[in-house]
Amino acid sequence: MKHQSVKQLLSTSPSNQNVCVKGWVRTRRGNKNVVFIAVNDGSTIHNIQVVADPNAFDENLIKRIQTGCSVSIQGKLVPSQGSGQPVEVQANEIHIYGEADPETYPLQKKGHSLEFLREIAHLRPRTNTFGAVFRIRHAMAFAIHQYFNDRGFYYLHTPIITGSDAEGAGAMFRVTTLDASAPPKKEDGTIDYDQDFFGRETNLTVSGQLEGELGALALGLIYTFGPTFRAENSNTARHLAEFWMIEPEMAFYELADNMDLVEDMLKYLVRYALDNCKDDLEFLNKMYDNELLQRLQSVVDHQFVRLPYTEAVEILKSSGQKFEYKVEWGTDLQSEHERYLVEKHFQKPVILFDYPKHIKAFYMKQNDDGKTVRAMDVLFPGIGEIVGGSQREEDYEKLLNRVKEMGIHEQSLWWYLETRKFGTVPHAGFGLGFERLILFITGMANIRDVIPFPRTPLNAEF
RNA sequence: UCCUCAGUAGCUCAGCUGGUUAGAGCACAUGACUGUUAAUCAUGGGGUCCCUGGUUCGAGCCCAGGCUGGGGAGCCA
Repeated sequence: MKHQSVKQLLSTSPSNQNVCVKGWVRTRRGNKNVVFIAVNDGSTIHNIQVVADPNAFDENLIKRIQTGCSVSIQGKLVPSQGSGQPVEVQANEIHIYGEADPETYPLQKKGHSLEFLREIAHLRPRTNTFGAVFRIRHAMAFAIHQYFNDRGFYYLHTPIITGSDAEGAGAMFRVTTLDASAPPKKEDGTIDYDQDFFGRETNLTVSGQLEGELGALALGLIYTFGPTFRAENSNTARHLAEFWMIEPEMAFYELADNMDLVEDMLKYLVRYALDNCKDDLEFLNKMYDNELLQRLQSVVDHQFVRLPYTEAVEILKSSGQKFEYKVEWGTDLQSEHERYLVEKHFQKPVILFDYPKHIKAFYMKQNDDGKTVRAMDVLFPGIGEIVGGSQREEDYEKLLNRVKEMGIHEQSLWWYLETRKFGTVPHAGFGLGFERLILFITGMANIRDVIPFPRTPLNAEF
């Protein structure tokens, strides 16, 4: 008999029809006359309740049905006599695929700390919390593609392995097939990458942006959505060595268009979660963060603040707030400053723009004041920077000067620079950290709890 | 990488001023219970007190070094 998902069964009207459910047992309880088995298959946060008459089954079989074991159960779908669920399955046949010895199975029917669950990343998807988070993660990935597709953007696959070391977005992981213990050397003693797989030094990408720009300058509107790697020794609840990033890039967009797009997109995604992930969000709201739903709704309901960096500095200086780090025009804002603006002063998302040029990347469009560039960062409550973006410098001479000023090897960027030589146009784009988005949507506090298998310094076990 | 806190039963934690045989709740096992909702009640088993070294008559507790984890900071998305 073909089985149905728990999600399907829970929304089916019961009429004693025969059904089959397959999944993992969450709890078993009962007495001599009746046994209740809560089964979950990951299709929804809710379990389906299976009711069995212990006298109709082998006593040993009932005993073996324990938390974590996998089962296939056939029975009748009936209205539930209890109050906790609309329907239940009256079991006729119970088959156990695999037992889970309660003495050694780490997930028991009790609360476990998120720290403990990180140590058993192979099993934590079976918990309510991680089931909810990963279902939401899926929904957000899907919604991102939907959002862009509906608006005429093309999904561009930019390379994971890159030969460009000039992106300036952080330390990189080397990709090589050379023998690490005895690499070939040149006469001067340095490693001879001519003999490596690509005949040059290569790394895992820290951003698809530069290639994304090449796509936008042909297809008009593109986005990337792929893995990104940073070899920084970052040990925080907001950083991963391997994470996923969404990077739209738009020809003929200026900074204001960029800000319009990012605000519209983030609101679309939050609304999508509220509309499509209700059960999972309600669970997270109840168990982890009582203000989650309210905070999500508030992002949808309010306009983001748009504030030039220079005005932000003035607000911070005249705030009367004591900061550990002094606020000074020309320095990058510290976490405490960003948090003050977002969580205290405005109490809603803030887009900061027009940053001092010397604290930003070489490719950002220079303003006429000679001091600032058309950069923007989107700051979210509790997360900090969730998006970083800018209008790009489309003037060949200005871009080249900036490359030289910042000591970047211009030869390795010849292809990027050529786009400004041939048919250059104003364009803009941004990078959205996917896991930071999921942090915000789920209310989770640690980025390691919103990606199935987190990669952080000293952690690549699973 | 820096600052800071922590590491005791499968999990979450308590353990007083350094003193005999290290405790609790949950989980687990056994039993009871006619419909439960992380069922309830009773009974029971369960310990490399993170590791190494030191101080002391005596260390879970004090000291040094290390390992691991949390929180904060930096780098950023």
